[in-house]
Amino acid sequence: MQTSTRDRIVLAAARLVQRQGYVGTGIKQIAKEADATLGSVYHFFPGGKEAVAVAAIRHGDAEFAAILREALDSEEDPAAAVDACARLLATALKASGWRDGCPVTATALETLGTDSEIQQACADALRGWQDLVAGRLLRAGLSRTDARELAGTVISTLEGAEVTAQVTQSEAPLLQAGRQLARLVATYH
Amino acid sequence: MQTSTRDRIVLAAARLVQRQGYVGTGIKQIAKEADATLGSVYHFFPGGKEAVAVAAIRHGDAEFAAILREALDSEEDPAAAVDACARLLATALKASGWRDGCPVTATALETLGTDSEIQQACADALRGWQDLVAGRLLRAGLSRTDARELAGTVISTLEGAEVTAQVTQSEAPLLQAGRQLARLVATYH
DNA sequence: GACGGACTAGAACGAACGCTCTATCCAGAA
DNA sequence: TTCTGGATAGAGCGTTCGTTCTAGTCCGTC
Repeated sequence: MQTSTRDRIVLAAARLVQRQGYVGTGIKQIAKEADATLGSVYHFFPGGKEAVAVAAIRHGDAEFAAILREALDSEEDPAAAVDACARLLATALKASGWRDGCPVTATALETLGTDSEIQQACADALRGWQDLVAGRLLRAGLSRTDARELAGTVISTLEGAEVTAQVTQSEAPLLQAGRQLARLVATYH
Repeated sequence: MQTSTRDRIVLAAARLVQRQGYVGTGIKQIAKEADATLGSVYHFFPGGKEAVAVAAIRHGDAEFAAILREALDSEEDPAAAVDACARLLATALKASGWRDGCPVTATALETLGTDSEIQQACADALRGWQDLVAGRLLRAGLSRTDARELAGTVISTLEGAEVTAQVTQSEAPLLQAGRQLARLVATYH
């Protein structure tokens, strides 16, 4: 067995939660998808479903951050870099059959009123991604305030465009958003 | 009884689905919240939960469209108008205790793979809102292609910023997005 | 070879799910 | 008054939910 049972559970949970949300994903379904048993799930995650979800969100967070980092560093110009993010998301989303969107949005919305640890994990993810973009803009010469404000909008826009792309089953929203964000970033030079 | 039972069901369903998503909201909870009984719900909506959700989404769609229209017409300058939308959403969201976000996002994400009528209703809503913004930009003198492309990004950005605002429990993401969108719109003059 | 802890396995529980069903109510037509 | 059909009412169906629990397997250590 190459991957540990725990890892397989987290991986399966991350994928399922990303596609179906937190409420729509059952513990038993996670166990089945991970080729594990219910006993194993509760052995590794005594906190139950919520603990599994937190681990899944954290995994999705890290995975998405890596993608974002790579795209941001793929271009010299910061505007082109932001556009590259959007294009990368578009191709990845299309390749997954419009299924694998943002790994936290659905879960974040479903658990809004609960002030559970899941909420915190989602907020941490968003914050982390914003910091990545802000850092990239800072390196490009923007002021600290400009970088922070712009980075927040970049992440929000990508987030929203991804949802729109999934619902309409088209990469156009993401590609549009990329172009417009590039145009916006260019105004700060 | 001032409002009909059917209307109360749709209203309650819209509010609950907006806050908890489709999967997270039960038929019995809708009936209870609407001061109706299970029998009444199935009497007015023989299609069951899905039919109720479609009506709820359509209601939320119309409601949000009215708000959007009002905000778009509140300012002379198109950039200021877009910013007004963001500010209006921010105050409304804060007033609801960060609960009442976009009425379709959560449900749209949860029902992604199902190609049900719900999906269609969500797609229709997004499309309609984009058309509203595009129409406003057209009236401001933008070209048809510019208006359409920009409108898509405006809706996506507002969508994403609303989610971010809910998760972080802060109006900052929406206010930031409003400012940046206004800046972007201004580049088209 | 015996022991012990990490891990696997799945039956079983109470609660909640969407939905079906029968029974009842009541305003207006006959 | 009697009849009729839309509307109301909720018990109960089968299923699935998250969780708990007991039993069993595996394997390094003494």
